[in-house]
Amino acid sequence: MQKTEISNVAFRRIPVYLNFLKTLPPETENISATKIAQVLGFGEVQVRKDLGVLCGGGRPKIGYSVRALICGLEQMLTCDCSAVIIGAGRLGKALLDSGGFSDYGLRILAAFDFRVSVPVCSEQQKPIFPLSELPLFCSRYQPKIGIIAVPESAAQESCDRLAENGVKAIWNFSPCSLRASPDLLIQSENLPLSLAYLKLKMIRSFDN
Amino acid sequence: MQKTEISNVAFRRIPVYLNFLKTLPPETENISATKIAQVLGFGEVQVRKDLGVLCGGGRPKIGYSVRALICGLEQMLTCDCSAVIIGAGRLGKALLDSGGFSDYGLRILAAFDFRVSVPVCSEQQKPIFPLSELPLFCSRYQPKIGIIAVPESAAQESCDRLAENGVKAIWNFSPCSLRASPDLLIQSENLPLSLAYLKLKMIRSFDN
DNA sequence: TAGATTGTTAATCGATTAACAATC
DNA sequence: TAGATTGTTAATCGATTAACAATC
Repeated sequence: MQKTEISNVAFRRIPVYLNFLKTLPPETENISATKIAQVLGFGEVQVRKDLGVLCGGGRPKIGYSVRALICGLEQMLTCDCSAVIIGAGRLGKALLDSGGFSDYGLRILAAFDFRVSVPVCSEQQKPIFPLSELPLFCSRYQPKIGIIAVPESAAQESCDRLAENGVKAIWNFSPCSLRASPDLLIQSENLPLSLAYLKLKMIRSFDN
Repeated sequence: MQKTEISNVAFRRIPVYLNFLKTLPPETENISATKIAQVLGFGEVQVRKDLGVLCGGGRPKIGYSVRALICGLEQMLTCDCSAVIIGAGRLGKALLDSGGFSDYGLRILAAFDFRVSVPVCSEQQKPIFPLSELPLFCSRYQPKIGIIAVPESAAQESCDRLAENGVKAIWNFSPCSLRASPDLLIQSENLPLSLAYLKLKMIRSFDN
């Protein structure tokens, strides 16, 4: 049980483990990696490695404490953090109103859009502000994550604004690379490109 | 120039190359991997490998034909393919009306939703049908890709329906694993989880 | 020929898997 | 003790990088 870094691939297995653990009858105190691997179709050793890194070790002949596993895995996901969105188009609004983020401790506080001149509300009663109110809002609520959901032409400027206002990480839905200081974390989602990759794999599978 | 398989990571570099190539003055006939690597901040050898696999080789002392590169790269992205969406909630509608897919030869034909009882139109005048019309629509238009944008509880059933109606690949936005025949390609996007990973990386970077 | 540029072969690195040793 | 289960060490595999050989 040495490493403390969690890789992206291992991180993405966390919800799968959690899902399964929560289906166990509540009186189940312990569970073996062997069993988990069997049910989820993972390798046994991989499960042990993951669980070791993610929530500490188990005991030979007994297995892992279900309670400790659930607790440890949830801790990786649910620490609290606030975010704001730049761009209240269709995607921006969909993200703003999505219920899916709160499970992971993510609070999306508001969206900002230069086309809005007075504050308005989304369907789920979340605020959408004029872009000009970003500095004041950020100085008050200190969001750490900025989400870019604007057309490509406005992406770089949105990124600069967010960085100026103290955001530490950017989640970018614009299909372009952003230039920024190296201590600003940037993660891009190019959704159309992801679908294009699926299409390519599909076409490949026809050829075989 | 041997391999023909393109990895996911290499595939994601394609738009970056294309973007840069298109900024070149139109009279530029050739460009060296050295130059491309310099501008994009990639490794020189990586650029040569990518370009070799993706669009064929270059000529020593001359470089790669810009025209051939653009042509080859675009071919990887733009072959035509149709898709349908199950679920016309906020995310489903955002995907349906997004202009970003057409660049990659992806036509999203329609969405289907069990809450709709007669066909209606989205903001961008794309059709949204009752779910019951899926079989007829699929037999007529033969979409090859199905996009799942429904709550978790309806995801598995949506997947089954799509498979029954001849879809070959699934793009799943529901945060759950889908069970399906092994020849159905499945690619999942768990957006909240992606944001949670960014949050985790951010917290880690504070600790250092 | 000399030099710019390409492509290949070997080394590295991280994630996964296989074989094994340790523990209760 | 025997056996179930854990954790570790070595092997494999794919992507990237470094060193080098080939070409015009």
